Parts: sequence; structure tokens; C-alpha cells
Amino acid sequence: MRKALAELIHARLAPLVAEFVPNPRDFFELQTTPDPAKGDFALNAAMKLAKPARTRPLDLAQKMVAALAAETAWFTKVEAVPPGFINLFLTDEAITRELGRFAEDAEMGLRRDGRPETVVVDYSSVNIAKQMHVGHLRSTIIGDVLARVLSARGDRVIRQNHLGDWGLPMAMVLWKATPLLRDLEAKGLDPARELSLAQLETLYREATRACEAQPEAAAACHDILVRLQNGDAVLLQDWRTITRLSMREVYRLYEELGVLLTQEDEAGESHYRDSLADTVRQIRESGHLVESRGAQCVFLEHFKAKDGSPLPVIVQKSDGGFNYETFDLAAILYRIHALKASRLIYVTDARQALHFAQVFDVAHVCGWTKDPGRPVTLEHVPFGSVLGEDNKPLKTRSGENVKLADLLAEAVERARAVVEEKNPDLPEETKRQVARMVGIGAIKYADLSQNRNNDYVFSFPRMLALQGNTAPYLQYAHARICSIFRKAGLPADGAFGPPRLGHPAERALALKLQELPTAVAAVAAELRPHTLCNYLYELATQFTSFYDQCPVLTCEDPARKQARFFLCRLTQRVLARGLDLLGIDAPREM
RNA sequence: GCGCCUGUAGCUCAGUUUGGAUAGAGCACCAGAUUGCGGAUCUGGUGGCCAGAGGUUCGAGUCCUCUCAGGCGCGCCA
Repeated sequence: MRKALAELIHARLAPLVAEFVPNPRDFFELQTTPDPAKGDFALNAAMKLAKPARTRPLDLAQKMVAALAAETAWFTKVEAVPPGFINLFLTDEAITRELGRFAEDAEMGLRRDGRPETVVVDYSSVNIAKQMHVGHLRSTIIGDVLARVLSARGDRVIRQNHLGDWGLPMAMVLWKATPLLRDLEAKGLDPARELSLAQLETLYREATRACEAQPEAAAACHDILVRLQNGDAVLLQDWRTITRLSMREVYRLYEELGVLLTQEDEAGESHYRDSLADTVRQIRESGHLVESRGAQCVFLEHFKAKDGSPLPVIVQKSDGGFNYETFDLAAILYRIHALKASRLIYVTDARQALHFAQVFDVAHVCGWTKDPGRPVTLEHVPFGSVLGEDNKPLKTRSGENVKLADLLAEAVERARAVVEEKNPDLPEETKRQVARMVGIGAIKYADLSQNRNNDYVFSFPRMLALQGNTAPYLQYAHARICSIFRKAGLPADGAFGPPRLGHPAERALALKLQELPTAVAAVAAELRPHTLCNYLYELATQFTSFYDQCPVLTCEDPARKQARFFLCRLTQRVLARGLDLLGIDAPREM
């Protein structure tokens, strides 16, 4: 609807101002009005254009109103009000006509204009031999939504899980694990069966302590790292065993979380092990490589160290090894050239902002982002930390990172208690499923519904609340609509309508439903999922308000009843689609 | 020291990128609706020097400058 309306307005109004501004379209953005008395949409173009057109805002607004007055199929009224707003009042026919089109589109208006883009979304980035903990939660959840949203818009999305699988931590695990693996082999046992991720993590912790205490342990680990990176066959085999064992448990959690990442999306540090030297060579060829204190560096403008001296980006350490800067730079080259991506998105916490600013800057000054014949944009999507009730980073009583598995289990358990209380008559199996959908949904939604810039305080009671902007509230609205159709004995995917508007609540709902594409487009542009959450919450409240005021099943007038079924059905579809874009299940009953 | 982020109702947060009309929600508090098509609801009310000060503008929560407070980061860990 917005698109059609925007086209009409541009066609009618652009000629009035074309001689004053090169790009009139930019000025005709439809705005929502502060209250219905000011119409359904508003334009502020007259105020912005009055100066270049050398006229008074209100005069220009009146000229624009006159140019739109003949469009009686669209508007019941178009008015100019001081200081120069133009208020547009839509006809019911225009709203229902556009609503019908919206409902017929299987894509629900989500497809973007223009050519699809190849987009890499880098998220989750788990470490091998470490269990997933709260620190992985936000990247995994937010990144997954961005991948879903961009994909729904028609872009070609390539997910990338940049595993931490090739650094010193990995060598430390190998140092402790290798004897264990030999031992198991001697007994003819399968390590993948005998060892758990938790055990690997214990080995890693032991190694960390040992390296801190004894220089010879640290030296041994360093030696293993060098041998691994040089391709030692036995170490490589063990490395593979540990990686698979570790990822097996990660995928269990992804599945429980409803995250799309699979083994195909794995491209960890090890993936770039053979291109690191070449990456440094390419930097050298671009003329930006400088040796400093024995390390190969790039010095960038605008980056200063603590003492004010120029801050280098070290791409090869003085011992000849590579660090994470090099891995990220190699990944950029891979994504641009092998994956043919034109938009690279990195979902990591805000503390890495400086790192990515530097890495991106290196890529830019080396000319990599303009070289491949298409412009490449690099975007860091930072987010704040997950805090406990004490406003400090969330930890267990003993100061450990909270395991993701424990967090999910508690959410499901608490959701189960709510289901038990509110709907004790549901069959056991349904209760179990609903508890999962609600518990996991609550965790994800609590994270997504907040502006990602800010830290947020993790609170089960708040995220599981049945009122307010929470997953359970949206899920309930969805389940309630499904129950309407169950009660009516109608298939939820039946054909209803045509739409017809009689009540203000129907009209408001009809307008709100059509805003889905706007909300999704905003997420794609700004990479902020909470915009979609806000929209869905507003839709759900709009629906319950409608449902309160407009009887559906008991409606006497058959045509009106059909029209209300139409609104219910479409609301259910939009809620389900919206939740799906957020990676959250929409239960049919709960 | 430098840089980034944050500061909006008692609490938790939208709104800030692209300046627009009277700054919005939820919780809490107060008052209503109702034997309810899922009350896990709806309607209304109380509550704001948008951290502070200057500036730009017809118009500033939004843009600019400075100050204050909190968080995070800043040479070979990832």
C-alpha cells in the first residue's frame, strides 16, 4: 500500500517542484500521523521544499493539495494545515483494495526492489572445545534474524560461522587431549563416543592454569600450535576429532534454539590457514605494509595508541605467526572473491568495534572493496552485553559463564509452569511442545526486542510476562486467532472475505497489517531486529482491541462476518510470518 | 590521555541514522467494562526541566559544541 501510494504521490507532486530540486522523491516520504484526526498519512514535503521553491510552506502545501484533490479513488480528503503539513485521508475502498492485494501476495510484500545482493552474515562464531554460554547468545540470535530477513527480502544470503578453531586455545586443548585420545585408541574406543564437550572444556581450563604457572607448559603448547599450523598429520587428525565432537553439541543447541546454521556454514580460522601468507602479500603489494618492532603492520590514520603514537594493525607477528586480524582480512578476501559477496555483515559484540573498524579500514585502503567490479560494503553490527540483575555481566554464583544449555532448560521449565497454570487441560505432549516454543521464544524475543546497542538485563520473569512486549503475548494473540477458526469449524487457511470496513477498529487493523513490509525493510536497512518486534507488538495490540470491539463468531451480518474472518486470518498470517522471521515458533494453541 | 557506546515516567524500554504536529508503550498505582467469540482481555487516568548548558533552525529527544555521570576499548590473546 505504501508503495502504491508513494508512486501516486510522486507522479502528481514531482512536476510541481521538479525545477527546484533534483530528486523530488526524497521529499515525499509518507509519514504516520500523530492521531487519526490528522488523517492516515501525512507529507511534510511542502515545509522542506518551500525554501528552494522560494515560496511559503502553506502556499506550496495548498498547491500540492490541489494536485491530489482529483484522486477520489484514494482520498476522501486532502488538507493543508499550518505550518505546512499535508494530511491524507484514505477511502475505505483504497484500504480494502490494497489489503486484498497484500493478502494475495505469497511473499507478503517483503521482496525488495532492485537487484538481489549477495550478503554474507557472519555470526555465532563459537569456539571449539568450549561450551556455548551467554556470550554467544546475542550474536547467534541477532545474526540468525538478519539472515532470515535479508533472505526473505530476496537477497542471496550466505551464513558464515567463523569458528575459533586454529589459535593458541586450540593448541592448549590438544596438548591435554592428545594423550587421552591415544589412550582411548589403545583400548579400541571411539573418542567421539567417550568424550564430551564438557570434558574438553575442563582440559582447556587445566591447560590455561598450567601455562600460567609453568613456562615449559606454555612452550609445549606453543610448539603444538606451530606443528599443527605446519600440518602435522597426527595433530591434524586429533584436531578434526575434537572439532567434530565439539560442534556436535553446538548443533544440538542450535537446533533447540531454532538457529539455521549448519556444518556447511562453518568457515573458521582454519579455513583460511593456507591464505594467510597470501593475504599479507596482497597488503604488501598495495604498498601499505610496514615493519615495526619486527612485526608486519599497517598504520592507519585516525587510530592512536594510549600514548598518542600511531597504532598499528599487526597482520603478522614478529615470530612469523598470524593473529586474528589476519584471519579476518583473509576472510574478507574470500568472501569478496570466492563467495562474490557485495555486503559483509559481522554480528559481534560492541567491544570488538575497534578491531573491525581497523580491519575494514585496511580492506578499504588496500582497495579490496572497490576492486572486484562491484562496490563492497563492510558492516559491523555491534551489540551490548547480557547483564544479570545486579547490572554486571551475567555470571553464575561461582563467577562462571552461564551455560547456554542451562539457560534454555530453565526458560523451558519456567514456561512449562506458566502453561500448567494457565491451561492445565492441554494434553501432555502439547504442553511439552508449547513450553519449548514459549521458553525459547521468550529468550530470543527478549534479546531481539531491545535496541541492540544497549546492554540488557536478563530476567526470566520479564521475558515470560504475559502482558507487554514479550514473546508469550504475541504467541497468545496468534493462538487465540487459531482458536477462532477451530471454534468456527473452519480451516485456518480457508478463503475469507472480501475485506470490508465498518468499524474504526477494523480500519485501524487493516492499515496496521499492511505495514509489515515497512517494518521488515527497516530491519534490512538498519540491521536492527527490534523494529520488527515493535511492529508485531503494535499489531497484536491492535488486533486484541479489534477483537474486543468487533464480534466475529457471533456476528449477525454474513458479509461482515466474512470480512472479519479475513482480518483474523491475515493477522494470524502476519504474526506467524513475523515471528518466523524472528526465528520464533507460533503455537496454534497454548 | 584518546576513542566508541549509553543517559527519556518510580522501574524496564521505544522514539535519535533521514529534525516535523500534543514525547509513546509495558510494569506498578488509581478508576471503569464484563457471566467474556481464549479475562493470558479491553477502555480511561495519575506520572516527563528527554542528564546539564550553549548553539543551528520556521521547528530539536533527534543536528553541532562543551560539561557531568556510567559502561567498554586502546602494539603482537581471540
